[in-house]
Amino acid sequence: MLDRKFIFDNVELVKKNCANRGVAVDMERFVTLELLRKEKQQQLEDLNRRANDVSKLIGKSKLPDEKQKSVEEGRIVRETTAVIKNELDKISDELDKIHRAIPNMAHPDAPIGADDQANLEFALGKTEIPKFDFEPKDHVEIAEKLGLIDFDGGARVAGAGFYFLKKEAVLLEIALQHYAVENLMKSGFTPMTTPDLARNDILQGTGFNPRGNETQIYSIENSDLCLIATAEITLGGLLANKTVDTEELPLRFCGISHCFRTEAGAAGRASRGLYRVHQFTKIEMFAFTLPEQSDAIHQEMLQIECQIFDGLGIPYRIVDTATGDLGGPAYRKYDLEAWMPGRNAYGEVTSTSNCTDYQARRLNARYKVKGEKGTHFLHTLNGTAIAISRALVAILELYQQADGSVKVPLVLQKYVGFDSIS
RNA sequence: GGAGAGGUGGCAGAGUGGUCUAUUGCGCGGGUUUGCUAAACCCGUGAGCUUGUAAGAGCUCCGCAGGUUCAAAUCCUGUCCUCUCCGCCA
Repeated sequence: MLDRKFIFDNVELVKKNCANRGVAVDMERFVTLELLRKEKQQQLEDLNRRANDVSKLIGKSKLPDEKQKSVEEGRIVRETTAVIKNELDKISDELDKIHRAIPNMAHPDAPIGADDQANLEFALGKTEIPKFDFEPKDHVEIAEKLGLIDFDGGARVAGAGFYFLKKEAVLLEIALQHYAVENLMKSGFTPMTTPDLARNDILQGTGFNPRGNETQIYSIENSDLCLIATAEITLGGLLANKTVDTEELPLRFCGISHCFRTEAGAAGRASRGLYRVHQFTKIEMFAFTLPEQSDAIHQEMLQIECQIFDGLGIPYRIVDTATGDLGGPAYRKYDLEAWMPGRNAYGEVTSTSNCTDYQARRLNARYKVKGEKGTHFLHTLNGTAIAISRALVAILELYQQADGSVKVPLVLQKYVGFDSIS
């Protein structure tokens, strides 16, 4: 969430930002409601003050008549309070709905545009796009020939979009995790395996909508738990309703979790095979920082992603995400898109966002400066180190050989113990 | 799954319906004394919101949500979490 006061004081700026991001928000209504809310709150405070005074009066009074009179007044104050409180609740509810729909402000340098067409490619990875002297196959075909993935089995057990990894693919998954975690630890990230489930309010705090028609989240019946879509949710929740001291910052975490996504309405050729699935394993970076640190750490996360994919010998481009394509909490977002010969196109493999204080405000995650009064909201950042399924797509398609075998990227060979799958 | 105990400020821990402000200790900040340090002593120390140029003033917060009452940390209901014991279990 944005600061309510900030919105109120910067209506035109926020309107412009919403327009850039393609989010429709009734700002006039917001202003009206905010004024009403203040008025009601003032009334309520006056009533509370009177109620306190009356209680004290009764507590001290010795004369029965006087006491009786005050009790009567107290009763009237209580009834009036209930009425005002009810009105205030209604106003607050509606205000809150609008408030939550307002996205984060965008970085002034983020490209402005309605959708991903406006995303700005601004750098390439170290690896060149390979030229094949044969017709490259897509990862589904490759995996099938080598017996690496069982899509039919996955569909039978859990439905379309689920799969079994088999044989060398399993070792590759483990190797990718090991490789990513090792890299992140070198950069000062604390590795954590996280719960694969989280409460509704933690989902909401991180900006995910756990229930409802448009949700991408699986929820557990008869409980307030959901399957997480990313470890960003659980790692962000770590500091929900907490205040940390300045000297502990920045906090860098490396989350290892499964990710579950309903991917409603995403079927089609472009999401074939492992590219868009309901469950995958992901190594995620997450950081809590001071406001003045977050831009630098965002760059740091991007660099780590580049290192990881350069290390794997995967060609990619870096994209600065356009305003209209940013998620609600993101202030700025960079994606790495790997070259995938099977699609003959780039496909997203990582994403790193600076969410500034937008998530922290909802989560109520704060920091305190020693010797100063009061607290402030942290900044939060997240970034994919490796999403296993997408990384496997890229590796299988890029490292395929004319004879149908697949070479193992050099950096993974020490973990898997072989250099080729055939 | 069953039984029990608990959740109060950074921490510990009192507080069974009204005594102007949630007692006290530790910790923390400042000061006094003092060759230095320590000890001792004194003063001050939670957060959020509203209002105000400011000094200040006011309201809210005792896990969370309801309820009873003129008045709730305290009584009632629900709920979440933590701990102990028992059972089951990879």
